[in-house]
Amino acid sequence: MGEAGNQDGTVGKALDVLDMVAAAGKPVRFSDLLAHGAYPKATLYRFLQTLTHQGMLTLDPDRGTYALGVRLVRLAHAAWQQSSLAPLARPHLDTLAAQTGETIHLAQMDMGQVLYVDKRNAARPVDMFSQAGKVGPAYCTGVGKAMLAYLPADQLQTVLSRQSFHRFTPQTYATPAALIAELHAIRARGHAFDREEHEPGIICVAVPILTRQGRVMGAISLTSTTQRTTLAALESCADQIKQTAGKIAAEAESWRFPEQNT
Amino acid sequence: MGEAGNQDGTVGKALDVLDMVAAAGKPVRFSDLLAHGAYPKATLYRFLQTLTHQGMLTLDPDRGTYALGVRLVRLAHAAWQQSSLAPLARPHLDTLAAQTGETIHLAQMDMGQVLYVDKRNAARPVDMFSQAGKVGPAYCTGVGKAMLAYLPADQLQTVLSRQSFHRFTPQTYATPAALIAELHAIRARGHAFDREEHEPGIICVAVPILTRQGRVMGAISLTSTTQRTTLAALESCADQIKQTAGKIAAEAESWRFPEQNT
DNA sequence: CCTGGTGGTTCCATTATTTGAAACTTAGTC
DNA sequence: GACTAAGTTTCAAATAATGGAACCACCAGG
Repeated sequence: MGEAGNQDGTVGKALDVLDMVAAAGKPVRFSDLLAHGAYPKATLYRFLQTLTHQGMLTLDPDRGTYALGVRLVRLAHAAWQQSSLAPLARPHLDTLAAQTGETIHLAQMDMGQVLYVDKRNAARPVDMFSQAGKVGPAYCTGVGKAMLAYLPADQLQTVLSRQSFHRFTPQTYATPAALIAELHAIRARGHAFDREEHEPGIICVAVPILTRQGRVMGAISLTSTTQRTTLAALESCADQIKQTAGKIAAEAESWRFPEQNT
Repeated sequence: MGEAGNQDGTVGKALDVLDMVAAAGKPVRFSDLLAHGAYPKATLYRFLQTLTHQGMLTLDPDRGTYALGVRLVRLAHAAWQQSSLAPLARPHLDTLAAQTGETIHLAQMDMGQVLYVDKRNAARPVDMFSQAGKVGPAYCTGVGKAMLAYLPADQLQTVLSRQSFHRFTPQTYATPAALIAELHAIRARGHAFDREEHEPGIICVAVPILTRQGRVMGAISLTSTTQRTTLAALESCADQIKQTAGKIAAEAESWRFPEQNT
């Protein structure tokens, strides 16, 4: 969650301001940001000036409000293309979606959270930008747990220590201890479940995407509802998903892929 | 002059590095960036460290290459939602696409360039992320000229001065003078054409999206090919597009107003 | 017309940060 | 083992960030 813990230099602070604007979710006034108490008036003001001048923010002159700038969209396009698994995985996900008829998620890890970088809805093809880019908790989603299970111990530690646990549903693993036990089970099994741990009625099977050295690159999940199907039925697709994950990993490896930071 | 040339403070330089990585289009080594000659070794090194630590870049430890980080995707999602017209315009574009059966582009201005924030292809639905976020030249696209035509004189001046003109096709307006004449015509007419100025065989009609005060927010275009239709036929849709643009503008305006809550 | 208040902008001496040449450390190569 | 390229660290000097305070513009009441 939102605790400021980061600080490297001026750049870090500026990016912090960006996050503040992003977190607001709507255009914000200067004074709104000032109220956060993160930075003194003049300092914040200069950051906003700079960021606006750089196109990372846009200032609505009529209202005097700041919003995230379009330059970010441009950068994101490049980011999505070059540093996410999505473009590579796309055809494989299409196949998987066609075979199973269920919703597919492709996720990666970002600062200990799950970041969805692609989504395929077998029923109706879906708006990308409105879905990709979403973040969610790691400890109570299929993809999140699948990735956590294969994280090196030290990284897992830091991620968990920064995580605050919230019991979304009765099934949520709401303590580190319970979660760690579950992670062992996942590792043994090779795939993770979401047993309505995040949203009632929503279940999924998830599989990590790993490099040959065992580094976590991302995860795929097959999601459905308790009304449509059961966990057991979903699990029957597990091997299929694993195969897909394997193909993606192999392809990524041959094109050589970047590490992600926790 | 012709080069990038902007610089405000440390933050600006850091963002510059981001752009360098983005421009490369693929993971780059330290030395590749160093070769750009933009910054001395140690300085560049520190920037990369900071940006990586911030999650704006990711470092592939095996290869030693940097790529844009997933944090950008997350920020962009927010940017797209709160500062682009796309989410708002979406239903209107759908309607327009259904009515006309042609490809629709929604674009905004970014640093003097056209940035496509949404695209609707009536024929075959298209992957968003792979399209949205793309940039193109302003002076030889329908949306670009539609926006330029309604820009205040001083802004137009700076945009044009930073622009280097390239004659993509025989129809391209390749000098500021010729372009400015065209812009007057567009203003008089209320809509812009693309007469195969960017790509042979591609034509379009474009309309700006303006606030009530006449500020440019973006533009919509209806695109087709010379094989499928003619400019005259496309122009017959101009009023329809203008109506759509009007609706979007009105909605954007009222959406920005709800600010009564504390 | 004045007065108090709010929201935003600018100044400027102080201070901390950035800077970058050069030295250093690996990791290859011949 | 000497030579080179690529990446990392150091450190004094230069520069840019900082933030308290003053300032401006606008508005609402008195």
